[in-house]
Amino acid sequence: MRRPDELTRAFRAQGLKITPQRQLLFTLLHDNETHPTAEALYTVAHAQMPGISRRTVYQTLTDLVSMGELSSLAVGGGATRFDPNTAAHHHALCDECGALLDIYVDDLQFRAQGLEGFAASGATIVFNGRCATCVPNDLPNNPVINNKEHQQ
Amino acid sequence: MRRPDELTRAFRAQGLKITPQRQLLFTLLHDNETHPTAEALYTVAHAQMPGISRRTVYQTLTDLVSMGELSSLAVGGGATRFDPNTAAHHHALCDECGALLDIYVDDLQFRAQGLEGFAASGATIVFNGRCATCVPNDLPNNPVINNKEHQQ
DNA sequence: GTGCGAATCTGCAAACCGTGCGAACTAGCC
DNA sequence: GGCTAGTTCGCACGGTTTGCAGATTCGCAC
Ligand SMILES: [Mn+2]
Ligand SMILES: [Mn+2]
Ligand SMILES: [Zn+2]
Ligand SMILES: [Zn+2]
Repeated sequence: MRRPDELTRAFRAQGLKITPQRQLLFTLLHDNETHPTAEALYTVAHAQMPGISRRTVYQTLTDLVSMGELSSLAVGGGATRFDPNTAAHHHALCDECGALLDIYVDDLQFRAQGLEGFAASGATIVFNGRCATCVPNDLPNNPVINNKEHQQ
Repeated sequence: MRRPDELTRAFRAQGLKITPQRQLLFTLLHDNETHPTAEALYTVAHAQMPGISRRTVYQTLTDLVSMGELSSLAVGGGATRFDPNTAAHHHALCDECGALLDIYVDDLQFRAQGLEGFAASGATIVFNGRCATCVPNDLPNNPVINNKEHQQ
Protein backbone atom coordinates (compact mmCIF):
# COMPACT_ATOMS: atom_id res chain seq x y z
CA MET A 1 0.00 0.00 0.00
CA ARG A 2 1.28 3.41 -0.91
CA ARG A 3 1.72 6.31 1.45
CA PRO A 4 -1.36 8.25 2.59
CA ASP A 5 -0.45 11.25 0.43
CA GLU A 6 0.01 9.04 -2.63
CA LEU A 7 -3.27 7.31 -1.97
CA THR A 8 -4.95 10.68 -1.67
CA ARG A 9 -3.75 11.57 -5.15
CA ALA A 10 -4.72 8.17 -6.49
CA PHE A 11 -8.21 8.42 -5.05
CA ARG A 12 -8.78 11.89 -6.46
CA ALA A 13 -7.39 10.81 -9.82
CA GLN A 14 -10.17 8.23 -9.95
CA GLY A 15 -12.86 10.72 -9.03
CA LEU A 16 -13.06 9.37 -5.51
CA LYS A 17 -13.33 11.78 -2.64
CA ILE A 18 -11.01 12.16 0.28
CA THR A 19 -12.78 12.06 3.58
CA PRO A 20 -11.39 12.23 7.11
CA GLN A 21 -12.49 8.62 7.59
CA ARG A 22 -10.49 7.46 4.60
CA GLN A 23 -7.46 9.48 5.59
CA LEU A 24 -7.51 8.00 9.05
CA LEU A 25 -7.65 4.48 7.69
CA PHE A 26 -4.83 5.23 5.26
CA THR A 27 -2.59 6.18 8.15
CA LEU A 28 -3.71 3.27 10.32
CA LEU A 29 -2.90 0.83 7.55
CA HIS A 30 0.31 2.33 6.24
CA ASP A 31 3.28 0.22 7.33
CA ASN A 32 0.94 -1.77 9.55
CA GLU A 33 2.49 -5.21 9.83
CA THR A 34 -0.05 -6.74 12.20
CA HIS A 35 -2.43 -7.97 9.47
CA PRO A 36 -5.37 -6.48 11.35
CA THR A 37 -8.99 -7.51 11.05
CA ALA A 38 -11.68 -4.99 10.15
CA GLU A 39 -12.81 -5.02 13.76
CA ALA A 40 -9.30 -4.33 15.07
CA LEU A 41 -9.01 -1.37 12.72
CA TYR A 42 -12.43 -0.15 13.77
CA THR A 43 -11.43 -0.23 17.41
CA VAL A 44 -8.36 1.92 16.81
CA ALA A 45 -10.13 4.21 14.37
CA HIS A 46 -13.06 4.68 16.70
CA ALA A 47 -10.76 5.75 19.53
CA GLN A 48 -9.49 8.58 17.34
CA MET A 49 -12.73 9.37 15.56
CA PRO A 50 -15.67 8.35 17.72
CA GLY A 51 -18.23 8.95 14.99
CA ILE A 52 -16.75 6.52 12.49
CA SER A 53 -18.88 3.59 11.54
CA ARG A 54 -17.93 -0.04 11.21
CA ARG A 55 -19.62 0.06 7.86
CA THR A 56 -17.20 2.69 6.61
CA VAL A 57 -14.23 0.65 7.75
CA TYR A 58 -15.50 -2.39 5.86
CA GLN A 59 -16.29 -0.26 2.82
CA THR A 60 -12.89 1.42 2.71
CA LEU A 61 -11.08 -1.88 3.13
CA THR A 62 -13.07 -3.36 0.27
CA ASP A 63 -12.22 -0.36 -1.89
CA LEU A 64 -8.51 -0.58 -1.12
CA VAL A 65 -8.53 -4.30 -1.91
CA SER A 66 -10.20 -3.75 -5.25
CA MET A 67 -7.66 -1.02 -6.06
CA GLY A 68 -4.89 -3.48 -5.32
CA GLU A 69 -3.53 -1.42 -2.44
CA LEU A 70 -4.42 -4.03 0.13
CA SER A 71 -4.80 -7.76 0.10
CA SER A 72 -7.20 -9.78 2.16
CA LEU A 73 -6.18 -12.98 3.87
CA ALA A 74 -8.48 -15.76 5.01
CA VAL A 75 -6.40 -17.73 7.45
CA GLY A 76 -7.29 -19.55 10.60
CA GLY A 77 -11.02 -19.46 10.06
CA GLY A 78 -11.78 -16.23 11.89
CA ALA A 79 -12.27 -12.78 10.46
CA THR A 80 -10.53 -11.71 7.29
CA ARG A 81 -7.20 -10.02 7.87
CA PHE A 82 -5.85 -7.19 5.75
CA ASP A 83 -2.34 -6.73 4.49
CA PRO A 84 -0.90 -3.48 3.15
CA ASN A 85 2.26 -5.29 2.09
CA THR A 86 1.80 -5.72 -1.62
CA ALA A 87 5.11 -7.45 -2.24
CA ALA A 88 4.82 -11.14 -3.07
CA HIS A 89 5.16 -12.93 0.21
CA HIS A 90 3.78 -15.67 2.40
CA HIS A 91 2.85 -15.97 6.06
CA ALA A 92 3.44 -17.78 9.32
CA LEU A 93 0.51 -18.07 11.69
CA CYS A 94 1.11 -18.57 15.39
CA ASP A 95 -1.22 -21.26 16.74
CA GLU A 96 -1.13 -19.70 20.15
CA CYS A 97 -1.47 -15.95 19.82
CA GLY A 98 -2.69 -15.63 16.26
CA ALA A 99 0.21 -13.45 15.14
CA LEU A 100 0.71 -13.47 11.40
CA LEU A 101 4.25 -12.86 10.20
CA ASP A 102 5.54 -12.04 6.75
CA ILE A 103 7.67 -14.76 5.20
CA TYR A 104 9.64 -14.29 2.02
CA VAL A 105 10.22 -17.51 0.14
CA ASP A 106 12.92 -17.86 -2.52
CA ASP A 107 14.24 -20.62 -4.71
CA LEU A 108 11.11 -22.65 -4.24
CA GLN A 109 11.34 -26.09 -5.82
CA PHE A 110 9.03 -29.05 -5.58
CA ARG A 111 7.33 -31.84 -7.43
CA ALA A 112 3.55 -31.87 -7.38
CA GLN A 113 1.12 -34.61 -8.10
CA GLY A 114 -2.44 -33.56 -8.88
CA LEU A 115 -1.74 -30.26 -10.62
CA GLU A 116 -2.03 -31.78 -14.09
CA GLY A 117 -4.70 -29.84 -15.96
CA PHE A 118 -5.00 -27.22 -13.26
CA ALA A 119 -4.06 -23.77 -14.56
CA ALA A 120 -2.38 -22.45 -11.45
CA SER A 121 -1.92 -18.71 -11.19
CA GLY A 122 -0.12 -18.76 -7.88
CA ALA A 123 0.15 -20.38 -4.52
CA THR A 124 -0.08 -19.24 -0.96
CA ILE A 125 1.95 -20.83 1.79
CA VAL A 126 1.01 -20.57 5.43
CA PHE A 127 3.44 -21.91 7.99
CA ASN A 128 2.00 -22.80 11.32
CA GLY A 129 3.58 -23.26 14.70
CA ARG A 130 4.62 -20.93 17.50
CA CYS A 131 6.03 -17.49 17.10
CA ALA A 132 9.19 -16.43 18.93
CA THR A 133 7.31 -14.86 21.82
CA CYS A 134 5.11 -17.92 22.30
CA VAL A 135 7.83 -20.57 22.13
CA PRO A 136 8.89 -21.61 25.63
CA ASN A 137 12.44 -20.36 26.07
CA ASP A 138 13.79 -23.63 27.38
CA LEU A 139 12.84 -25.61 24.32
CA PRO A 140 15.19 -25.50 21.35
CA ASN A 141 13.68 -24.63 18.02
CA ASN A 142 13.05 -27.39 15.58
CA PRO A 143 16.46 -27.71 13.93
CA VAL A 144 15.14 -29.08 10.64
CA ILE A 145 12.22 -26.91 9.83
CA ASN A 146 13.56 -23.77 11.39
CA ASN A 147 16.65 -23.48 9.27
CA LYS A 148 17.54 -22.05 5.92
CA GLU A 149 16.86 -25.16 3.87
CA HIS A 150 13.61 -26.88 4.47
CA GLN A 151 11.96 -30.07 3.51
CA GLN A 152 8.30 -30.76 3.85
CA MET B 1 -10.60 -41.14 7.84
CA ARG B 2 -11.06 -44.82 8.52
CA ARG B 3 -13.85 -46.98 7.18
CA PRO B 4 -17.29 -46.71 8.78
CA ASP B 5 -16.92 -50.09 10.52
CA GLU B 6 -13.52 -49.13 11.91
CA LEU B 7 -14.88 -45.82 13.14
CA THR B 8 -17.75 -47.65 14.78
CA ARG B 9 -15.27 -49.71 16.77
CA ALA B 10 -13.17 -46.65 17.57
CA PHE B 11 -16.18 -44.73 18.83
CA ARG B 12 -17.36 -47.56 21.04
CA ALA B 13 -13.82 -48.07 22.35
CA GLN B 14 -13.97 -44.49 23.62
CA GLY B 15 -17.34 -44.93 25.25
CA LEU B 16 -19.08 -43.01 22.49
CA LYS B 17 -22.33 -44.30 21.15
CA ILE B 18 -23.14 -45.29 17.62
CA THR B 19 -26.23 -43.66 16.30
CA PRO B 20 -27.86 -43.84 12.87
CA GLN B 21 -26.94 -40.19 12.36
CA ARG B 22 -23.26 -40.84 12.99
CA GLN B 23 -23.26 -43.92 10.81
CA LEU B 24 -24.79 -41.99 7.96
CA LEU B 25 -22.17 -39.27 8.23
CA PHE B 26 -19.40 -41.87 8.37
CA THR B 27 -20.53 -43.26 5.03
CA LEU B 28 -21.08 -39.83 3.49
CA LEU B 29 -17.57 -38.79 4.42
CA HIS B 30 -15.71 -41.99 3.67
CA ASP B 31 -13.69 -41.60 0.47
CA ASN B 32 -15.41 -38.27 -0.13
CA GLU B 33 -12.97 -36.20 -2.16
CA THR B 34 -15.13 -33.12 -2.59
CA HIS B 35 -14.04 -31.40 0.62
CA PRO B 36 -17.67 -30.71 1.50
CA THR B 37 -18.96 -28.01 3.82
CA ALA B 38 -21.17 -28.84 6.78
CA GLU B 39 -24.15 -27.50 4.86
CA ALA B 40 -23.40 -29.67 1.81
CA LEU B 41 -23.22 -32.73 4.04
CA TYR B 42 -26.43 -31.75 5.76
CA THR B 43 -28.23 -31.49 2.43
CA VAL B 44 -27.21 -34.99 1.40
CA ALA B 45 -27.77 -36.43 4.86
CA HIS B 46 -31.18 -34.83 5.13
CA ALA B 47 -32.28 -36.37 1.84
CA GLN B 48 -31.58 -39.81 3.29
CA MET B 49 -32.65 -39.11 6.85
CA PRO B 50 -35.18 -36.29 6.92
CA GLY B 51 -35.15 -35.99 10.69
CA ILE B 52 -31.45 -35.25 11.00
CA SER B 53 -30.51 -31.88 12.38
CA ARG B 54 -27.89 -29.45 11.15
CA ARG B 55 -26.69 -29.29 14.70
CA THR B 56 -25.87 -32.98 14.70
CA VAL B 57 -23.91 -32.64 11.48
CA TYR B 58 -21.82 -29.84 12.97
CA GLN B 59 -21.36 -31.76 16.19
CA THR B 60 -20.27 -34.97 14.50
CA LEU B 61 -17.84 -33.13 12.26
CA THR B 62 -16.32 -31.43 15.28
CA ASP B 63 -15.97 -34.79 17.02
CA LEU B 64 -14.30 -36.39 14.02
CA VAL B 65 -11.89 -33.49 13.73
CA SER B 66 -10.90 -33.72 17.38
CA MET B 67 -10.38 -37.47 16.98
CA GLY B 68 -8.03 -36.76 14.07
CA GLU B 69 -10.23 -38.59 11.59
CA LEU B 70 -11.07 -35.48 9.66
CA SER B 71 -9.35 -32.21 9.03
CA SER B 72 -11.00 -28.87 8.61
CA LEU B 73 -9.89 -26.42 5.96
CA ALA B 74 -10.51 -22.69 6.02
CA VAL B 75 -9.91 -21.63 2.45
CA GLY B 76 -11.55 -18.98 0.34
CA GLY B 77 -13.28 -17.28 3.21
CA GLY B 78 -16.58 -19.14 3.02
CA ALA B 79 -17.74 -22.05 5.14
CA THR B 80 -15.22 -24.49 6.56
CA ARG B 81 -14.60 -27.52 4.38
CA PHE B 82 -13.91 -30.98 5.72
CA ASP B 83 -11.37 -33.47 4.49
CA PRO B 84 -11.36 -37.18 5.32
CA ASN B 85 -7.99 -37.58 3.62
CA THR B 86 -5.60 -37.74 6.54
CA ALA B 87 -2.50 -38.24 4.42
CA ALA B 88 -0.18 -35.22 4.35
CA HIS B 89 -1.22 -33.23 1.33
CA HIS B 90 -2.00 -29.80 0.00
CA HIS B 91 -4.76 -28.29 -2.12
CA ALA B 92 -5.61 -26.43 -5.27
CA LEU B 93 -8.63 -24.14 -5.17
CA CYS B 94 -10.45 -23.26 -8.37
CA ASP B 95 -11.22 -19.53 -8.44
CA GLU B 96 -14.22 -20.15 -10.63
CA CYS B 97 -16.14 -23.15 -9.32
CA GLY B 98 -14.63 -23.51 -5.87
CA ALA B 99 -13.45 -27.07 -6.44
CA LEU B 100 -10.72 -28.10 -4.04
CA LEU B 101 -8.29 -30.72 -5.33
CA ASP B 102 -5.75 -32.79 -3.47
CA ILE B 103 -2.15 -31.99 -4.34
CA TYR B 104 0.75 -34.10 -3.19
CA VAL B 105 3.98 -32.17 -2.91
CA ASP B 106 7.36 -33.89 -2.78
CA ASP B 107 10.95 -32.79 -2.61
CA LEU B 108 9.97 -29.37 -1.41
CA GLN B 109 12.95 -27.05 -1.01
CA PHE B 110 13.16 -23.35 -0.46
CA ARG B 111 14.85 -20.55 1.39
CA ALA B 112 12.74 -18.52 3.72
CA GLN B 113 13.27 -15.13 5.28
CA GLY B 114 11.26 -14.35 8.37
CA LEU B 115 11.06 -17.81 9.90
CA GLU B 116 13.94 -17.17 12.27
CA GLY B 117 12.66 -17.82 15.76
CA PHE B 118 9.35 -19.21 14.55
CA ALA B 119 8.92 -22.84 15.62
CA ALA B 120 7.13 -24.10 12.55
CA SER B 121 5.28 -27.37 12.87
CA GLY B 122 4.20 -27.53 9.25
CA ALA B 123 2.99 -25.58 6.31
CA THR B 124 -0.08 -25.61 4.14
CA ILE B 125 0.07 -24.74 0.47
CA VAL B 126 -2.96 -23.67 -1.50
CA PHE B 127 -2.58 -23.30 -5.24
CA ASN B 128 -5.10 -21.10 -6.93
CA GLY B 129 -6.19 -20.86 -10.52
CA ARG B 130 -8.66 -22.70 -12.71
CA CYS B 131 -9.42 -26.38 -12.57
CA ALA B 132 -9.43 -28.52 -15.70
CA THR B 133 -13.16 -28.19 -16.25
CA CYS B 134 -13.11 -24.41 -15.80
CA VAL B 135 -10.14 -23.64 -18.02
CA PRO B 136 -11.41 -22.04 -21.25
CA ASN B 137 -11.50 -24.67 -23.96
CA ASP B 138 -9.71 -22.55 -26.56
CA LEU B 139 -6.33 -24.02 -25.80
CA PRO B 140 -3.97 -24.87 -28.71
CA ASN B 141 -4.71 -28.54 -29.09
CA ASN B 142 -8.40 -28.69 -28.56
CA PRO B 143 -9.33 -30.59 -31.74
CA VAL B 144 -12.85 -29.25 -32.00
CA ILE B 145 -12.65 -25.58 -31.15
CA ASN B 146 -9.30 -25.11 -32.81
CA ASN B 147 -10.36 -26.72 -36.05
CA LYS B 148 -10.49 -24.25 -38.92
CA GLU B 149 -14.08 -25.10 -39.65
CA HIS B 150 -15.07 -23.82 -36.26
CA GLN B 151 -13.08 -20.63 -36.38
CA GLN B 152 -14.48 -17.33 -37.43
C1' DG C 1 -37.25 -57.58 27.23
C1' DT C 2 -37.33 -53.96 30.71
C1' DG C 3 -35.49 -50.28 32.90
C1' DC C 4 -31.93 -47.08 33.83
C1' DG C 5 -28.48 -43.41 33.19
C1' DA C 6 -25.54 -41.14 30.38
C1' DA C 7 -24.80 -39.75 25.91
C1' DT C 8 -26.88 -37.85 22.02
C1' DC C 9 -30.11 -35.40 19.14
C1' DT C 10 -33.00 -31.66 18.08
C1' DG C 11 -34.72 -26.97 17.59
C1' DC C 12 -34.17 -22.57 18.71
C1' DA C 13 -31.69 -18.51 20.15
C1' DA C 14 -27.74 -16.03 19.75
C1' DA C 15 -22.90 -14.79 18.37
C1' DC C 16 -19.98 -13.58 14.76
C1' DC C 17 -18.68 -11.71 10.30
C1' DG C 18 -19.85 -9.32 6.54
C1' DT C 19 -23.15 -7.00 2.95
C1' DG C 20 -27.48 -4.49 1.08
C1' DC C 21 -29.94 -0.60 1.35
C1' DG C 22 -31.81 4.00 1.92
C1' DA C 23 -31.67 8.31 4.25
C1' DA C 24 -28.54 11.82 5.78
C1' DC C 25 -24.38 14.04 4.95
C1' DT C 26 -20.33 16.20 2.60
C1' DA C 27 -16.28 16.89 -0.64
C1' DG C 28 -15.30 18.96 -4.65
C1' DC C 29 -16.69 22.04 -8.10
C1' DC C 30 -19.27 26.08 -10.30
C1' DG D 1 -22.99 29.94 -1.18
C1' DG D 2 -25.30 26.26 -3.67
C1' DC D 3 -25.34 21.86 -6.47
C1' DT D 4 -24.56 17.01 -7.00
C1' DA D 5 -22.32 12.87 -7.05
C1' DG D 6 -20.00 10.25 -3.91
C1' DT D 7 -19.74 8.89 0.91
C1' DT D 8 -21.08 7.76 5.48
C1' DC D 9 -24.09 5.86 8.76
C1' DG D 10 -27.31 2.81 11.01
C1' DC D 11 -29.93 -0.91 10.69
C1' DA D 12 -31.65 -5.03 8.83
C1' DC D 13 -30.47 -9.17 7.04
C1' DG D 14 -27.83 -13.48 5.24
C1' DG D 15 -24.59 -17.11 6.03
C1' DT D 16 -22.01 -19.84 9.28
C1' DT D 17 -21.32 -21.70 13.66
C1' DT D 18 -22.05 -22.39 18.69
C1' DG D 19 -24.78 -22.47 23.32
C1' DC D 20 -28.34 -24.37 25.58
C1' DA D 21 -32.10 -27.21 27.44
C1' DG D 22 -35.50 -30.45 26.90
C1' DA D 23 -36.68 -34.75 24.49
C1' DT D 24 -34.86 -38.97 22.86
C1' DT D 25 -32.06 -43.06 22.44
C1' DC D 26 -28.02 -46.17 22.94
C1' DG D 27 -25.69 -49.52 25.62
C1' DC D 28 -25.76 -52.10 29.47
C1' DA D 29 -27.34 -54.56 33.62
C1' DC D 30 -30.82 -57.20 35.34
MN1 LIG E 1 1.77 -10.06 5.00
MN1 LIG F 1 -7.72 -32.82 0.71
ZN1 LIG G 1 2.52 -16.30 19.21
ZN1 LIG H 1 -13.36 -25.07 -11.52
